[in-house]
Amino acid sequence: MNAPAARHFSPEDIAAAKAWPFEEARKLEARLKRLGRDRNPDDVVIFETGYGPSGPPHIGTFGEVARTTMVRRAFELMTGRKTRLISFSDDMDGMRKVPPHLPNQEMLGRYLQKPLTTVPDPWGSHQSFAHHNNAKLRAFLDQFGFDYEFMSATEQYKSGKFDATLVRVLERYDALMEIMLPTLGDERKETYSPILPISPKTGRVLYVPLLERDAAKGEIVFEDEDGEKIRMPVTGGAAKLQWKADWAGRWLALGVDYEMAGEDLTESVRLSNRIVKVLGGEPPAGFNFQLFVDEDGKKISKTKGNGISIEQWLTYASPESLSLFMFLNPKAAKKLYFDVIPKTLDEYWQHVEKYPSQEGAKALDNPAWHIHEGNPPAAATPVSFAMLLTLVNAVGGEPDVLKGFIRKYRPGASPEELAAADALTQYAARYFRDFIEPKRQYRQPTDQERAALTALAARLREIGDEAGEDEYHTATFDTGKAHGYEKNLRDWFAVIYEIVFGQAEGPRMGPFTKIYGAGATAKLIEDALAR
RNA sequence: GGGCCCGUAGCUCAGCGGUAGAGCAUCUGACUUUUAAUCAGAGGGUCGAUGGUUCGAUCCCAUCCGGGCUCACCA
Repeated sequence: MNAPAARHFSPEDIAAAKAWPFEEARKLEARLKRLGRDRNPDDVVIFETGYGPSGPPHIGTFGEVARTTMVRRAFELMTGRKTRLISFSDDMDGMRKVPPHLPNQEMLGRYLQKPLTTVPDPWGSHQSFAHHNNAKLRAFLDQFGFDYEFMSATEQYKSGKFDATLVRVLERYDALMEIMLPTLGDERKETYSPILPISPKTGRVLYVPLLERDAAKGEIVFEDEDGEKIRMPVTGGAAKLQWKADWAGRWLALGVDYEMAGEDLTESVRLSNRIVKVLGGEPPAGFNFQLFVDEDGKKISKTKGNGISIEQWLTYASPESLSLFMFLNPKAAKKLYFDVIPKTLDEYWQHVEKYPSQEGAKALDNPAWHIHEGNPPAAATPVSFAMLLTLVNAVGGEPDVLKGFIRKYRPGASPEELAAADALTQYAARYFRDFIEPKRQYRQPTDQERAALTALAARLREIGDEAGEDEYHTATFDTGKAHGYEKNLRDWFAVIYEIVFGQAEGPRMGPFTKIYGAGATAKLIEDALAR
């Protein structure tokens, strides 16, 4: 990534920037001002994203971190303040059910309701199931170069970081229950507690009512699974907060200033906002982004397997293109299906290409600025992915052949541009392998066609590999003319494409032969005739 | 049904009070040794609908229509 030095922007430029990360940054700035935090500019501003370690990181995880980072960088540019991004793993949550498709199902079944950090790793490579997934999360985020600090709920609870907040919840118990109870079903109303003790006997996270509370001592009394009444402190990891209260408590304990969440959590955010106020804190700034939907506008669900996965996206396009997808209108439900990938990839490069010619707020509104955290690359690809797909359609997915074409068509391209284009060839090659090759249909030649193609192959061999592309092209035409196509050369080419390439259309034969090699092209033809 | 969000050219989106924009796609022309590419140009929108505020609304307000999420438990 030979990105140029970050460009300088004036306060006027920044004030005029309208891209949504700047709007969000302004909301955050207003929040800090409201709290008087603008008077302590050395105060570090905290951004947070959440992660549930009962499963691997996925495209939503990427989206949340990518988008939060976009707001973070916009905020830094706007205020010059220091920031941190915490990636918080809810690894103390009880395992509600055994995730399907995992090894050691029976073993996992014995650990239901226990904190994920105490469930053994079903793959046996890490300290616990949660540790395994936490490691996956970190590798996942590192792979994209995100700047973040990983934080484990278990470690935080055990370290005492949440102690004051837990005690605070006991102190404000009634006010908190007043918020929560109306939102609960009748059955849950009876047993609800914002604090979940962890059974000292079984290690399970208990969803039981609190029989007694002593805020002064920081203690609670509850009934353990065997019916015994237990009195114990809430601090030091002996208990944890339940969802919503947990979120609110975390904001308070960690001083979170900004966190976004999916639209499905709109109500949870509202409630958690009320709770954090009751606890004496202030809700973070943020907004609810829309979920992704599939081609038919249906919600993407992992079990249904509709939509596409992050692995699929990265098979056919770059991480930067996925970032662009995340940048685009996060408040509208985005259709996430295969067809958007090539298009998004090309749009990404168009934005990169445009960036150097843009100034001030225009540049700040360019998605490339946000995708690259203020430092878009200087060089863009000189050939579009769409064009490469066309080429791949014609000449197959050989990266070296594709690279040859790129150099042929863009003789003036700089090394940086060529590098950008070359990176696209691997995606094009996979696209070819998965979507084009399986659909190829090679037509059988007629006797006349066979004679013409045989003659063409012989002629190409005769010319050899050292001739110019014009000579190959002329030879192709001459052969066609000599075999009855002088009046309709278009048909001659159709013959070549349908029989040799298995496609209705194909490459310009002269340049193709030059790049692919006359002998190799001849062999291609002969192989087709032998099919 | 209540709440929240979205609805601007075929597609993806920008514009957010002053007689509609971009990219891609489409079409036309140039080149013609096909296709692609390249260059030049064009078409395409009653800005979801209807009312209201305003000298003036895509932009503000109301209602409606369409789509998404959410309203037992869990996170």
